[in-house]
Amino acid sequence: MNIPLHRLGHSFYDRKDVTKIAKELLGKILVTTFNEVLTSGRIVETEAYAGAGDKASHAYGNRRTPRTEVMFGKPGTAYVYLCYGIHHLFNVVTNKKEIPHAILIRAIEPMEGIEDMLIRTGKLKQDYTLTKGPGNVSRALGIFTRHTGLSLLSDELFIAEDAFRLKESQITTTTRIGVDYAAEDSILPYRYIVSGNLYVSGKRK
DNA sequence: CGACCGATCGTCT
DNA sequence: GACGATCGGTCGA
Repeated sequence: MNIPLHRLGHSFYDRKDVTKIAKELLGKILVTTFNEVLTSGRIVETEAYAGAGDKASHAYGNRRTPRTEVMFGKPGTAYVYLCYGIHHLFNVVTNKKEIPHAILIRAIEPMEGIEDMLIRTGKLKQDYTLTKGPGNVSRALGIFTRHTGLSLLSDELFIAEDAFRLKESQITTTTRIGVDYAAEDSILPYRYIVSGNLYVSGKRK
C-alpha cells in the first residue's frame, strides 16, 4: 500500500439519508484483508434500501428475523445474505440502531489483489466480469454470509477514500435491479452508477 | 439481442 | 414447500 487511504468512520454511516450515502459511496474503496490477503476495488454501483417503508427491503414493515436483525443494529456493519442459494450479497448498514437501512454494493472496479481475486473466482484473466454484479463482488473479495454482522470499522473489512473524486455529472441514477416484487417501490430511483464504467452490472457485449 | 433456464440452499411461512 | 436484492449459459430470430 502506497496511496494514502482514509478509512470511513462511524459518522459516515450514522446518517439518516440512505440514498445520499449510497451516492457518496461511489468512488470509495471497498477493502478486505481476510487471511492476510488484501483485495480492494473502487465502488462503481450501489443501491439504497430504505428499511421499514421500502417494499424492496428485507426489513420492510420492520420485519425482524435472525437474518435481518443486523440491519437493526449499529451503522457501519456488514449485512451479508445468501441469494438464490449461491450468491453472497454484501450490504452496508446505515442509520441509527433500530432503523434498518442498508446499501447493496453491486459492482467495484478492481484495484489491489487482482491475482487473489482471480484465484477466488477461478477466472483465468481479468475482465469486466471479475467484479461486475453483487455476487461477483463478494466472490472476488472473499465475502461470505459468515461475515454478516462484522464491523466496517474493523481491519478485515472496511471502506476507505483516497484523493479520487467523482463529479456529479459522472453519476447516473436508475431504478433498482431485480426488485419487481416491490410493487410501486420498484420504480424508486435508488440505484447509483458511475456512468459508462465497464464494471457496472447489466447488458454488455 | 432478447427470452429463458438451471444451479443451489438458507430463510420464512 | 416456495422462493429469491444473481449469474452465466443456451437457443432462436
